[in-house]
Amino acid sequence: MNIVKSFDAKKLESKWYKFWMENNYFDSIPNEKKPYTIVIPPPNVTGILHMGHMLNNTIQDILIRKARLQGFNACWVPGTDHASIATEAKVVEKLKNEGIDKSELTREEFLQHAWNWTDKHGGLILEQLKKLGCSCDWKRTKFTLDSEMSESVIKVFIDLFEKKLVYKGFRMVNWDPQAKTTLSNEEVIYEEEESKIFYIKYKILNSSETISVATTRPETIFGDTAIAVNPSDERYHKFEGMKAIIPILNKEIPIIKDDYVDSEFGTGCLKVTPAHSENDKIIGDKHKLEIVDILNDDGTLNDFGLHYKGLDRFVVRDKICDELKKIKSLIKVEPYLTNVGKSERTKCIIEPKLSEQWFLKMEDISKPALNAVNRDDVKLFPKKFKNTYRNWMENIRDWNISRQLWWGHQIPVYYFKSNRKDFVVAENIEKAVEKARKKSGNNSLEEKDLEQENDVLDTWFSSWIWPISVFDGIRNPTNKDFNYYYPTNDLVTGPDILFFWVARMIVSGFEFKKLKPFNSVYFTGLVRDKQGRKMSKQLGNSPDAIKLIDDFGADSVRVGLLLSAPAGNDLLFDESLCKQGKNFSNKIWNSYRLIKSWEVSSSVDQNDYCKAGIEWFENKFDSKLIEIDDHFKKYRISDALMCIYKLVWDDFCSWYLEIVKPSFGLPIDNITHENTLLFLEKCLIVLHPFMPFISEEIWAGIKNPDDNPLIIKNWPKSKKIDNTLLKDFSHISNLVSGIRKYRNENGISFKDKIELFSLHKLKSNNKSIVLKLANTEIIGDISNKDLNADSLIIDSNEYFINNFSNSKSDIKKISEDLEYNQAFLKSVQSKLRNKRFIENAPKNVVNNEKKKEADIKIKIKMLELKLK
RNA sequence: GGGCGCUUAGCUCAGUUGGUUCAGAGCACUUGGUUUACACCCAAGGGGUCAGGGGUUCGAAUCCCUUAGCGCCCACCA
Repeated sequence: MNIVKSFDAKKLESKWYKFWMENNYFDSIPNEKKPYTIVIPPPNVTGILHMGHMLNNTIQDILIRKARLQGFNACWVPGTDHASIATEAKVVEKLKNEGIDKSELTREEFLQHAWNWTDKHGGLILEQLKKLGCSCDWKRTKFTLDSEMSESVIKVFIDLFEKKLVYKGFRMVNWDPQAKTTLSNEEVIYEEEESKIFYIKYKILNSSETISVATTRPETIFGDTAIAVNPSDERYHKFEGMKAIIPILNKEIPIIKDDYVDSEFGTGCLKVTPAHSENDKIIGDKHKLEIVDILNDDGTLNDFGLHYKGLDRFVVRDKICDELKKIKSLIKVEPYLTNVGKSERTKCIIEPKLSEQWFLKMEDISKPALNAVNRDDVKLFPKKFKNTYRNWMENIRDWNISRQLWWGHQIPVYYFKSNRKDFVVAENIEKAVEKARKKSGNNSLEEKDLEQENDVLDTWFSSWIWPISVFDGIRNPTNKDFNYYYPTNDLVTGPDILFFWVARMIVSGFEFKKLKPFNSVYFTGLVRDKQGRKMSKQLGNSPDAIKLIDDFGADSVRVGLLLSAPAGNDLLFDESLCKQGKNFSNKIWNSYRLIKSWEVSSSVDQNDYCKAGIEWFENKFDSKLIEIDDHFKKYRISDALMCIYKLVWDDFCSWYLEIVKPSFGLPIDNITHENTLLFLEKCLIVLHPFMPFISEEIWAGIKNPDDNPLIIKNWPKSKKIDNTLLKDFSHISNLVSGIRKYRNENGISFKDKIELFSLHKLKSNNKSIVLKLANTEIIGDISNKDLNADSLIIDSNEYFINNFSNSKSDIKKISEDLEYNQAFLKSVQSKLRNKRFIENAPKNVVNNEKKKEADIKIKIKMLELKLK
């Protein structure tokens, strides 16, 4: 044999990837064909490939490769995201390790460092996707900070500003003291934590009495501007109009009444700190309380913190506790379970903080997007996310789009230096000057008189227009690419960014293009480890994606990931799944080796069993193809793979090839050989989206060099299926299995030929299959059977085998069988005697029941005869 | 606190409008196998009161109610 014993993934995968690239098979330009488009969820530019990416991108590649085989103009646009907070955090840390503090740098200097970092690490992840086999149109690769992409973002901001949808607001926002930026609600994760609740005593002015409050944050007493009680709480009526004195600070604050306060909670008294709690802010506004912000941007206390100035909020919490104890203001400390909000990126505990931010009004512009999903114009898979989506969209809040970072799209707002309250919004400084001159009527204004807003836009503010901007649909709305590819077909992403990204893309699609950005969204699950834990760096339970590919081969990893990943379900990943994928590759490879090893002869006649096998597999393949197409239609990619897996392994290898395979050393006839190659080809085509490398390699081994490569072949079409033929074969295969079992149980070697007697008529072609696979001759004349012959019941048909065993031992089994069938008959008959069943059930169901009755009766008769 | 979903074999999951012998698949497991493509394999087999309870129906894994357990999203009380 001239074919190597196993598929050399390492060597052949890079060979074929190079081949596809060199021949531009991934490229797409608009033509007369129908487009099929996917835009990649852009990974962080400096990120590295992890299991989630692998799953996600494998699915996209499967969809895009299948579309390509189906004759669509398939276009998969790759790219990366600048990921402002994540990337900036990495750069800041890197600089810190080099002894450089961000605050020592100018914006320009910092950005230079960030770009250097991006140039050095950026795009690695795209190279890793190539190893996985992703067939992206690399010539279209985009980066959210590319100049054209940035222009689109700015244009969109200006457009929204002019529509009066963007506004500046002084609001309570989530502050990340580590990254020193605000976060959107979506970027804050709440975690339950063991914490403490402190009971603190406040003196009452001009009284010997005291009032106490319960708080989890004693360090914020410096920001207290009132103590509130519930108006109906009689315990505190006596303090009406009085003032309390903040311990340590000795500042007088009013005691006020507000319905918000829960008398049952703590002491029933609430310290009001408007600068550091959303609800306290609301109370503060209502009662026109003073706002005292005691924190610096980095989470340390400012001047209001007195001798704690400059210390971190958590350090102060401990220290102030001691001091309060000393001055006898601390009553008690109790353990307390509380939800702590943390930054998704930096894991730092977030701080509610009042600050000036840019917001986007969401209510009106999100309506078309809500409707689109409601009426299934945009379909979500699995369906359950429709509810989640609706829930969020119906309660949508304004989107805080500004971030106090440098890495990103600087907000195109230009303030007048003379009066910072006034500003213009423009695409660049030149246009800003123009606008500023017009606005102020002062024609001598120059660039130096303006100052651009420091903040950048939220990362998602650039990716929410991704499906439009990658085709340049913002800057050039009439361009050919945009009109051809948009709306895109499918989006494949994780449910964790349903709100961050998916929902907002749908909003932007309708807002800017009056068109949805995609037809369907496929949500993958989270990749977890075998114990169901999330994969994380800390746990170290995440396998190295690239190492997996090196160890098992990309095809095997792809199959391993997909084997158990129905849409929306978390995937419990284990390396053994890749092993299963590898075993499958090996199986396919060996079927190829077998077929290639055959000696073909034109002088050999085609055997009956070959004819029968070919006829059967033709039909079998087509029936499976219908199933596969159906699974794809429903985005049941794992089911489609499993269907192909069984088609190749069971139907093609275990049945078909075993039927047609010539005995050792004998040649195979021409017709059978040709048909077998044809079947292998068809299998390779349906395999290709899942296992592109091995399928292409085998394809090359069985086709002429001038044939087209597999990647651009045509997906097969199913013909009309002969169901009777399939049913007959299913009987034959059950018979073969039955005989094998009989051999097993009775210790009869395959070499000993069995004679089977039956009145049931089988086609001679099918008989020849039984002879080949079970070394069993079927004789249609029951008169030759022994009196003691064993019986084999297959699909209600009885077959007899002479003399091979002491059939006495089977009596117990036969009587058990009889009992079972008698009981079964009883239940069927009682159903048929039920008048309401006969009246109400559909005819076919009743008929079926009648047929069952007849079948069982025959069976019982046979069994009874045998017992006599 | 509000909303959504899940519970089927040892594990991971299918099971469409209630009805074809409907209780399935893959993996794992057990037994047998030196049948020259493959031991990364072949063949055969054993596994489930469909979470518990109640109801509707001629008929329920499937529809309704209820109990228990699990998960997710949103909001968040000092």
